[in-house]
Amino acid sequence: MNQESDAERSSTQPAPRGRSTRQKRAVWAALSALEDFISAQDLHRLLSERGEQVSLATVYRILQAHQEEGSVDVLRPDDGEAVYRLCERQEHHHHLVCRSCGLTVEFAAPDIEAWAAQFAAEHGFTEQHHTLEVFGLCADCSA
Amino acid sequence: MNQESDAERSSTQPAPRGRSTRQKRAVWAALSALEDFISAQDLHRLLSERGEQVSLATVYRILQAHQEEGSVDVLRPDDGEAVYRLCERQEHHHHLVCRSCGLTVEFAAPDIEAWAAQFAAEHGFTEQHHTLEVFGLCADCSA
DNA sequence: CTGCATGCAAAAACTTTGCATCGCA
DNA sequence: TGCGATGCAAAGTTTTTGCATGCAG
Repeated sequence: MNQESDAERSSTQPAPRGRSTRQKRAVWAALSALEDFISAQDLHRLLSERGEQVSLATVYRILQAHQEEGSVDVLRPDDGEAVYRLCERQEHHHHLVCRSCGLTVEFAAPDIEAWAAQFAAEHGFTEQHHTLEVFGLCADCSA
Repeated sequence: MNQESDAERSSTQPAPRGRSTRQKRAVWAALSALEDFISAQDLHRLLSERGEQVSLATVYRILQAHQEEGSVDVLRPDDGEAVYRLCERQEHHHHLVCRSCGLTVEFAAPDIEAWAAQFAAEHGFTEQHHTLEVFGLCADCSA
């Protein structure tokens, strides 16, 4: 799967405005247990298999709320399904993903962050953000 | 720093596979005349207004074909509509996109290319490729 | 002629929304 | 108890697909 699951995420408050409900806790718990991105549909499926009853509409509503408050990142792959991932903080990090087995390495790239910020600024852009994902075949799958 | 279009792309054939049809030529011509990204829906609307009769399904089919052969870039903004644009360079390149007005700056980032390749290699990954898109508000939209 | 490409419309896939009900606070 | 949260299903969007017909080669 992956290499470094960390603890201490449960300490982070979901910080959602509004009430604490079973559904919100279930979604948050599921996201916390995941290292990688997951689509709303898959998350709903995962919860169902686990016995957590949360309607698909609610999964969307909760994810949308998190997105608006910035506690999750949203990525839109080319296949049409938006995927969500817990945003541990404002730090930015990226992924190196094996497109065969899914092995994922998370990494930070300060140089690139800085470069992107400067490049955007040079062109008069503000409120810059960016996405960087690296794909390939991992050592095992390359063999 | 660079975003200029280079020559040497006229050699690329619009639609290598399949027959040359009025619809394919119309789509290709429309794309060629555009500087920025356009969605399939908007492209269809544009063609219709111009009097070019091309069904929406066919626009999708043609764009999909171009996408597969790499002659157009596809971007998926967060609002759910995929946007397409002629790929000016077959080389790897990225985009700086204004998320308000859509102004796009195409750029190459050799340093990042090299960094990504090396990073992937260090982790045993092969056949590396990556995506990097920078978003923000352009000077005009920032005002 | 032959068969790929197109048009049309229905279907699919994903996400949002209206409304009645439920359950935190 | 009150009002936000949820469930359900229907609506909305964007994109794909089945099938008969049309046109390029």
